[in-house]
Amino acid sequence: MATKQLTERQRRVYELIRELILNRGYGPTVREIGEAFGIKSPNGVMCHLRALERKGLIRRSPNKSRAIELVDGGDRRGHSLPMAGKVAAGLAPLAHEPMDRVDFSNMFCQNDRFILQVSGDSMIDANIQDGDFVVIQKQETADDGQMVVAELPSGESTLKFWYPEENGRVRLQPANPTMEPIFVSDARVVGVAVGVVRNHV
Amino acid sequence: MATKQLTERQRRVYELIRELILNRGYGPTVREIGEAFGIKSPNGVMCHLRALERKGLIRRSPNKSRAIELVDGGDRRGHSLPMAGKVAAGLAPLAHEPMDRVDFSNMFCQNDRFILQVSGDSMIDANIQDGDFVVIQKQETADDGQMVVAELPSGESTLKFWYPEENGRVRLQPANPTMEPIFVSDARVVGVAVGVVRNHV
DNA sequence: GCGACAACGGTACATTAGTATGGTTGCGTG
DNA sequence: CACGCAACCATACTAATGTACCGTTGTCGC
Repeated sequence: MATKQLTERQRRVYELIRELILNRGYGPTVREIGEAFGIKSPNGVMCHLRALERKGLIRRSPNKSRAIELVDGGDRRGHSLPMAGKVAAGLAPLAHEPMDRVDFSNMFCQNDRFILQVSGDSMIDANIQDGDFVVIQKQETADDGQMVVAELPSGESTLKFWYPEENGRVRLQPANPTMEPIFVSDARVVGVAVGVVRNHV
Repeated sequence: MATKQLTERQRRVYELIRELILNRGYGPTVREIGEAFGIKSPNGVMCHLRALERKGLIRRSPNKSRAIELVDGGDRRGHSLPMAGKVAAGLAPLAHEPMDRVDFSNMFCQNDRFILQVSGDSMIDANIQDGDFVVIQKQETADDGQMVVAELPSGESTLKFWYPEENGRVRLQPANPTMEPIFVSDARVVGVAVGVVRNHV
């Protein structure tokens, strides 16, 4: 949703409402909004709320306090963050004001997915480092070269690239020049890697 | 959290509050709760709310309507994924049944954070590749060696490691052997990188 | 210059809604 | 059996809150 015909002021008001509902758990009152923006008259705020409702961003119930709903459900309630632009290898100016939002809902909101924490550097050349969390989509098959979690006959599992070979065997290829691939004839795909999350600090 | 010492009635009240906050977007009033359970006196509900607050499940602000916060953030569905264990460089058995959950709420649910998409390979040795999303915590200062978004006097911004030097200047160090550090005397820290999200497929 | 509109200030009013006080009932425990 | 406690009713008070009405200012396009 490309934050359409909103004025700058309206956008800021919407952002505040959204932020409070999502992070605090309950929305602001008319006067709270006014305070936040230095608007001294409740009517000044009402004006904005009417605009936001007219433009389809919020929904309200008459005569009920704090009864502001975000029509888009708040972009899946916190699964998104404002996007300030790209940082290039070189240099790029940073967008400060008008922001789209990046939404990771589809990454997390699936019930056939799970997380694996990676230990070790076997996938370092795929830029997956020790401690990273890999999001795995459960599935039985994989395409050539996909990163998969494979289960070996021994019952052990490993995160590797999946390369089926002519002879019916599979090459499980780590992304680390110091490590050798594993060749197995009876490996099972548990799932494929669809995302990586790293969380320092 | 094992829904501890709650009475059946309190549990139901909590469930209602939770459901309304999460699905409707704003919580109930004291009298709304009463209506839902056939409690005709506001005080009957107040009793439950006090109990829930005393037991640490909700938080309230005095004299504010609908000001009920869920202390656990409502266990925001989707912010967590089941954790199946670790995959080692070597091999490790995969946990199939009893799973913890990994929760990324604290990564996303902060209002002073934003996303930058990285283009280029300047931070490739930090295992951040082209297209990755970096979660930035807004702040004005940074410690030695932290990964920061720095703004240069020219107005351009860049993602680099932050190394202040004796002479008052700062070395902005890329994580790529083919690239040279930038030395500036007047760079500003926009924020520090606290997370990375990669989303293929 | 005129009308439309965003974006307010000011004020007033009627609910809405949180809170306090005082009492009742039923259950379980020492 | 007294006591504590959960779970209420009834009522009253007051602050918080949504809303309506009337103006004002500045910008923008025609």
